[in-house]
Amino acid sequence: MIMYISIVNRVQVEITWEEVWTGCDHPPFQGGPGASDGRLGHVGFVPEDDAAEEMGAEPTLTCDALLGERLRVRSGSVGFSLGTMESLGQNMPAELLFLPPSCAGDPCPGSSVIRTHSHDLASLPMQLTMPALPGGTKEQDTEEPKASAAPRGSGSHFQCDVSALGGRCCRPRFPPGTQWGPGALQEPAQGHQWQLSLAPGPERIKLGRQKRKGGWPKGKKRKPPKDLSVPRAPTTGYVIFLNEQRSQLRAKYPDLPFTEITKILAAQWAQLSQERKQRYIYEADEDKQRYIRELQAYQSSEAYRAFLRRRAAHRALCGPGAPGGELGREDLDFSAIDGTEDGDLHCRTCHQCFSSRHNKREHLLGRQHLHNLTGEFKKDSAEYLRHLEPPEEEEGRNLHKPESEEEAEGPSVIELGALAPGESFASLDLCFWQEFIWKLLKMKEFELGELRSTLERAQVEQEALQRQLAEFQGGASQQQRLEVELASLRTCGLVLEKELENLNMLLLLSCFGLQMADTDVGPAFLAGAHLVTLSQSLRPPFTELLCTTLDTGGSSGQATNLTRRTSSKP
DNA sequence: TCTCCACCATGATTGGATCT
DNA sequence: AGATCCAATCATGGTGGAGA
Repeated sequence: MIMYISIVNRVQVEITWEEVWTGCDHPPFQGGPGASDGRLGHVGFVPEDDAAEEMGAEPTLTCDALLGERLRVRSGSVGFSLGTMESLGQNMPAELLFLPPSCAGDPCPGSSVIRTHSHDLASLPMQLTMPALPGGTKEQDTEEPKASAAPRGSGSHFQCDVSALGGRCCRPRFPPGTQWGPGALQEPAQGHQWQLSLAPGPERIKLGRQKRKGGWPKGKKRKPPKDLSVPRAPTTGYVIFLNEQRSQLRAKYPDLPFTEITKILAAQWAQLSQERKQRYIYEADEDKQRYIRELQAYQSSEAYRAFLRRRAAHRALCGPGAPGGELGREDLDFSAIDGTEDGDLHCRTCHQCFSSRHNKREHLLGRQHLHNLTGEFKKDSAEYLRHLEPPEEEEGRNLHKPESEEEAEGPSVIELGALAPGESFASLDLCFWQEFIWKLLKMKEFELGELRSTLERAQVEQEALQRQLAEFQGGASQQQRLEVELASLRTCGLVLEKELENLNMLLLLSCFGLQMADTDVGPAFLAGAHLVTLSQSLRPPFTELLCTTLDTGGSSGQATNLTRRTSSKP
């Protein structure tokens, strides 16, 4: 088995191990090679550097130099026996496990662990009392042992942390005021492990700051209602690692407090290589993709809209001071008000572009945007008033007399008129904003109604256009036929041109008085034969054109007549 | 107005403590 | 009785202040 000692910080050492203990059937620390009486076996350590090991060099590294490093500990090497301490090197770090007499095998309830660099058993701090640290806030400096390092009673994970390592210094770095009590380590009965007795009851060790009284802090407000259907936020790689390893560690050491397990796993995470971390990071990335998908679906769901309504109601009831009741930046759905979309860095109200979402968000909360927004609001209000006010209405008439329930819920002209804000918004309070947004919503509802009627009109227009399109598509088939015919005519025209060239050539030859030598069949006859063939595939206008061409070209009347006869056939 | 950096909240987990 | 906080840890993303 190879153990590893990890220096977590100046005051904390973790010992982990890999591989199964092959030297004996017992788990680590209970007995190893050289331990015949069941006591702690020989344990020592050498630096990771094999060269140093070969040279038999004693570790002389300082604590600072070892920070973040991992030391390999080999069983059977220079180490110590708990019973004799004879072979213990100077100031060797060690982890001592004390099992109660009834416990055999794995550490069980009642076991205690001392982690120390001290070699002198007599100096082991078995009991310590420490006054509460001033301040009572979260510990900031790892120079001092954390409150969680305090023993927590029987069966707890007792940590005795000493900062020095490597034989240089053995001075414990506990805060001033630390008092060391008498040791409570007792010689075990024959055949049993050493047992550590911790001071019981209220006298027990108090390390670090006073434990805060738990429970509900006075005056703390309840959180706003949460939307249960909201997708679970993505889990980080570290948390995935934590959850996975915690169950294993918990099964192995059921007595270990939750906070201790977390500390150990945090140290392991810090030591984890990038390759091994990659798996968890990949899982976290997948979870993030899942979250994005679910969030998009959620934000377009009715559940989300219902949640927004509930939250708005909660804020209206609790006011701005209530938790979640503040008109927080993150809570403002600017896209709804400003008509913007995610990733859109353009403010449509102010016609301005921004380089980041952050800057845009800041702008949306700024005075200029507010001014422009209210300007638009005034415009909208005026337009809305024009819509509401029938031309025949007399001035001074009660305009907001509701005719229907829906109308009664809508904003009145008087209200809207009074709502038009001044140039300065310094005196605006939340009531104004609530009213403002409510009116805005009402106006948007009105706009929505207008849009619906526009949509209906557009649908009617679309239907008419579709009819026209169908008619046009009917005419298209006729157009196709004509195009085919045109293509065939073009082909014929090309053939005709070719033949015409041939005829011209023949006529040219006849002009020079060339005659066929062995027969009386002359060029005119040959031209006639060509024309017969051609005219059979030509329509009347082209036939006429052909005849005319031949006549003007001085061809014989025989050929012309022949062509005319042929073409006159049905 | 924009960028940079420090700080804070949130997520997961259990069990005890305390408030509502 | 049920709800919530708190302890520990790290990664991540949002927020706020300072300065350019």
